[in-house]
Amino acid sequence: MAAATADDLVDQLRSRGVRITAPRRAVVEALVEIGSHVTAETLHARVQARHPDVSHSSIYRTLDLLTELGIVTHVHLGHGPAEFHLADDEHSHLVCNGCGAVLEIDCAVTDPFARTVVDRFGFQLDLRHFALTGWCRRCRPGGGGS
Amino acid sequence: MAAATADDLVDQLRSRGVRITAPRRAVVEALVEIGSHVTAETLHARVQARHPDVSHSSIYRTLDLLTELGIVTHVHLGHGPAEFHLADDEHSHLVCNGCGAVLEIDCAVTDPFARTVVDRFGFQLDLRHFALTGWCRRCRPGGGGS
DNA sequence: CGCGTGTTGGGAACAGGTTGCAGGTGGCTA
DNA sequence: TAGCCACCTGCAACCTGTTCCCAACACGCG
Repeated sequence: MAAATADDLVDQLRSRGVRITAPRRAVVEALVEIGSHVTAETLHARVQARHPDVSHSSIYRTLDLLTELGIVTHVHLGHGPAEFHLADDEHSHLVCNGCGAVLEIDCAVTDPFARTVVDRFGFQLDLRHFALTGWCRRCRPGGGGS
Repeated sequence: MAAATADDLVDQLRSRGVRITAPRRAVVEALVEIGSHVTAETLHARVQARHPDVSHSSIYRTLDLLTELGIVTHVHLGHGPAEFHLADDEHSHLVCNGCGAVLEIDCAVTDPFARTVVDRFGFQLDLRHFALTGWCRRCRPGGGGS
């Protein structure tokens, strides 16, 4: 299946004609190790732990490249920086405005809504790229909070 | 309903103990005139047309104040700057990743989905604060756009 | 009208992200 | 195995959107 190792991904890059460099390999490895969302900054720190010379431009450029190739996507979880992750996992995010908790929800939950929107407005939602914000059980006004 | 005039709003502010200053009045007037979303920058330009001395800090501070008082809200329409508007209008936004078009959709459309989410996850969505992104009829892949 | 406190303008700081450039390097070719 | 060059890199400057700081100002109570 597609839960690729770093080597798999590097091979995939090479076979698509992408030049393999130390920064690129390091970014791919870090993304695979982390396995879920990371901000560019965190990823940078992680990469620098082993490759101190890798600059943040390279992080961004590599993430761009991987995004173009469909290997990586990013999601905006509210007001903070974008979070990047490997593109093999299709879900949306619920982010609590109160405590910042992130819930992942499967597309099965959102599909009927997306279908309604495309039927009524001809608009194809992409609910994976921006999180849906709101209030979790604990932080919800009148939902058990103070 | 509350489609207030600028004077109404200023009175409301005064009665809530808010000091009325030229920048504040100007911001309120501009928001009422514009009547829909504006970015802080556009609002600043609009205000400066009549009050050239109003600084951008005052724009942001006043918007903050009005937000705290529930008179103004802002929405994030994708990657750009936040858009501010008077809080008397409850709808969500669909923003096309392709052409940037903005559709407004009534809460009636999103309510069933919000109900599903709150039932299944205890999470109370606020679909008004972040736009829903995707692809409009024309830009939709395979949707007729060239 | 005088005063005190909240507000202002201006600019600097900040955060996240992008870009230009000069030099370095992967990997094709022989 | 070496040579070459297009592509890639690190660095630093830049950009946008927003917040912060501070001395001077002015709203509005009395």
